[in-house]
Amino acid sequence: MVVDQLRETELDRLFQAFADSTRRDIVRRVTVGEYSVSGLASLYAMSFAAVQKHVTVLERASLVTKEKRGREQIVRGNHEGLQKARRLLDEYEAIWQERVGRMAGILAEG
Amino acid sequence: MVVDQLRETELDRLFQAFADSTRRDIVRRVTVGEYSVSGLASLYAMSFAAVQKHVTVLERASLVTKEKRGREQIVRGNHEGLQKARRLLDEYEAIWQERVGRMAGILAEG
DNA sequence: CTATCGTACAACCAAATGGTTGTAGATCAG
DNA sequence: CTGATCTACAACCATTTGGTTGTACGATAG
Repeated sequence: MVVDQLRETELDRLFQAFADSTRRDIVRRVTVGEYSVSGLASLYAMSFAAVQKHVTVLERASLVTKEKRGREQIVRGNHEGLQKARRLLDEYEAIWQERVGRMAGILAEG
Repeated sequence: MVVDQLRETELDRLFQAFADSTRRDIVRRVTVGEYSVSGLASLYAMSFAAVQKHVTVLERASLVTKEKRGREQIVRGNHEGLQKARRLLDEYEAIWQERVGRMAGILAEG
């Protein structure tokens, strides 16, 4: 099980990335359209550097990709991170439903 | 939109709670069975107080509930938090699919 | 009653987080 | 070429986080 250490820190970064409303907003926006980093920065009441850091966090969580275009860096949504997050929560949901099934089974017996 | 501030910090706490492997493990375990706080603490290589703090984080995120039973505090899974997290990710997925639909539409036109 | 167990909580600490300003390198416009 | 724009990155700062130890208190067992 020691191998899973990789996946665990990956998930740490993923959910950590979601745990900030500015970052969640960035993810929504860059899924719909394309934005440069400064284009994103202009949307929020914080410095360019702060937004840049948020984008880096999202990139390391596979929620976003950056691609250089001229002097701009274009930020786009990356489905991969979202899929991984959803898969984990789906597992948790399955555990819940399993439990619900057991409860029903016990009721049926009794 | 200012009202959403509440929901945003709620989501912050929720995803923050998921952003730690010990806490994710606790959620899994208490969904399947019942554990006292010290019962949980015995599972991890950290102090009782540390686990107690993790449980508090999970409780504030509505991922877990505590119920006093004698001198023990029983920790159980709480579906509410999980549902909220899943609902958010489902919204994001919908935005993706919408985008995919638009792309297909453009291709059909051209 | 007394010891033990389970919990709560405070105080402390190191590291990470979320923000800032400042500097410097590319790229583009004129 | 020059100046403006976009990005990267370092240094710094306050707060939060994840951990520790220590103390106190209610509930239980003997």
